[in-house]
Amino acid sequence: MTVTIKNVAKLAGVSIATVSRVQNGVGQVSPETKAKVLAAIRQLNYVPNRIGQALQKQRHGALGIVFPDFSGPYYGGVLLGLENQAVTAGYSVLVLATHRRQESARLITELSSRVDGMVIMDRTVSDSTISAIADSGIPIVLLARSAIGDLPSVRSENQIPAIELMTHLTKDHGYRSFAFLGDPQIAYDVTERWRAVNKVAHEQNLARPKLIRCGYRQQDGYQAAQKLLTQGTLPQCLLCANDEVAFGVYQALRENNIRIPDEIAVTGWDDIPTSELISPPLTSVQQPTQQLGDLAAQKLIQIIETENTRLENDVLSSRLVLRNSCGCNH
Amino acid sequence: MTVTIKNVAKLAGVSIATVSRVQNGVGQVSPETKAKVLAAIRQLNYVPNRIGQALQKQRHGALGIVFPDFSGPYYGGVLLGLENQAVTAGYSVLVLATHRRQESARLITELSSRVDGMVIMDRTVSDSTISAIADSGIPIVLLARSAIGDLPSVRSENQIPAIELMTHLTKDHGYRSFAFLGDPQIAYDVTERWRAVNKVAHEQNLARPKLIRCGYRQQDGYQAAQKLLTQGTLPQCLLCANDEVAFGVYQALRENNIRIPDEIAVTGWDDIPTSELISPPLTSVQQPTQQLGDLAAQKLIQIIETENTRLENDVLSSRLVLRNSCGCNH
DNA sequence: CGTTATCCTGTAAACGTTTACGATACAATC
DNA sequence: GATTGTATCGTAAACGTTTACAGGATAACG
Repeated sequence: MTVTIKNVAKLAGVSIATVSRVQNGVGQVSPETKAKVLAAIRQLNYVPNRIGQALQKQRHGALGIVFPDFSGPYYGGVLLGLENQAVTAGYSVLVLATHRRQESARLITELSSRVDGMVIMDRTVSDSTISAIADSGIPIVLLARSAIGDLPSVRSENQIPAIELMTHLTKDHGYRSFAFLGDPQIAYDVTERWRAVNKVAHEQNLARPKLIRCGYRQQDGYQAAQKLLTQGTLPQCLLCANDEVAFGVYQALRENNIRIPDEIAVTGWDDIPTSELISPPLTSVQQPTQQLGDLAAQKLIQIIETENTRLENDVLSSRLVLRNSCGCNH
Repeated sequence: MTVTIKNVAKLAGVSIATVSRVQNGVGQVSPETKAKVLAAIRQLNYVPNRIGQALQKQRHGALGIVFPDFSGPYYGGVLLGLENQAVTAGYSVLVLATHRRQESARLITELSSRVDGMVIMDRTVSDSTISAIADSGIPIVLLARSAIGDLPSVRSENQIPAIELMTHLTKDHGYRSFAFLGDPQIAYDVTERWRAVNKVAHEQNLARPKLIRCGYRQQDGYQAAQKLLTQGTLPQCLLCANDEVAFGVYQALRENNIRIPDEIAVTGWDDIPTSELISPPLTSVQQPTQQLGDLAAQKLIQIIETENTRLENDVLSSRLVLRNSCGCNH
């Protein structure tokens, strides 16, 4: 059914070696045979089988990326950046979302046997699994994840903008009580932010911010806020793990006729496009999502192609964006 | 460096055939040798090379999906559904975004040589390229795309909700002049909606809706609305190709102090989570994005595994969601 | 004409699997 | 003891490619 190099060779009346040479433009081939082979290739619509090539070349020509899941603009941005770089460099992209599946380890290990290198995001799988894969020889770049051994990593800055944000909220607006909506155990970025928030609160002798554990979708934020509303007195400011959670919080507060920022302040993280538009505009922190994917791909490809395993950890800067939801006049 | 079946065989003191048998649990193998082999596998941390398997089995164990790009929750939902089904069925997922690249045809053809089947969305590549790939024998499912030959397809309903929407806007609210923001030449879904809109307008003896060509991101909607604002009298209602475009329109109208829906009505499409939350809440049409991915994957896998090329075209239903932005009291 | 260099092309091995087939050993049956 | 059957395991081919190597033809040179 499918046409192989043999079919082409037979049709052109040459050996498969010659077909391969023509196809790849290597070695010596006379103009006449070259023409014959090209004609045969065209006639049969031959495309080389990537598996055969991969087996021979010991290269898959593919990169893998492991997401915790795909929801939201953050992951979309990362994927976009990564895919773009990969395709430009001639690689295909395999995606895997772990979704907290039990079998994540198996799936990731399996994925590792069909790519030349992989980017692993966040808390998708245990450190030991990653180490095992790295030991087996395939390059790994960690993305928005805590360090493992000396594996290279890419992440965005969390601590500095989190401190900036908290300082702004306490110093400029005078808020003294906080709640944090998110799950520091799931995402590394959130862990860092949660730590920074606590640090500032402690330094300023505030009560420990209340942690409301929730997922990262709008719906999760909605539920978390509702839960918070049943728990008696509200804090002065709600720090949300990302903008979508903040949107859910908006929803719950609106339903309860609680005004932002007059009665309570809300902040997000990621600065997705809608945050500027929503009412009131959401104070957030801009992350270079696409650049994260870009950089991870570049780094990975560099390691694959130059075998340069120099351990570099890149941190991209994030920018605090103040808007009306924290009490500012923007 | 990487450990192959040979290494395992040597360590266990058996032939590679036996290792394969143990690994796959087929054929007869005595308990003792089985134990030896398993010990060796564990000790060396052996995972079978997918390429070797693929070459032998003549199956890649992978599905490809071609997007026009990744922006927005729509594509995220589709990918999520597709990936989930694929992984559950034991397939990996390769993604490719064409981004209107010149070389799309080459990239897609190349992709086709490393998957067992592929899902092709929208206007990502020419019909002839797709036909050529289909002719070469690999199964294809079209997603949200116009029909090609008798290739199976999956899409969501556009015409019915578009007519419903237009009927509502004209009959219930009495709007007589419209503009449509989007690009019917890019997305098939949008083509269908644009046609339906025109049909209703014509039936009701309205002026032909004005087409403002723009992309599908918030920013595109913003620019399109600004352009519209410089063109003299505004229509009574703006029909946006998706919710993100509508968000951009909101932004532009707000900057010009034009109130929605009092001075102008706005509608979107997709009903993304934020649309309920934004002010005013956006009238939109709910599409089952995840289900689209689900179904496409299921269909593709079925074709691959049963060679059943029965030509079915599935149309998932969409639901009109009326909110305040069109003038309703919701 | 003999030697050598150059150009072209074919042969065969290798990549890592799976699996049909055959070989061996041993038990069971007559 | 000869025959047959069964359980186990190894040999080798096959999948589609690339490429080192060798071989043959032709041209160049003495």
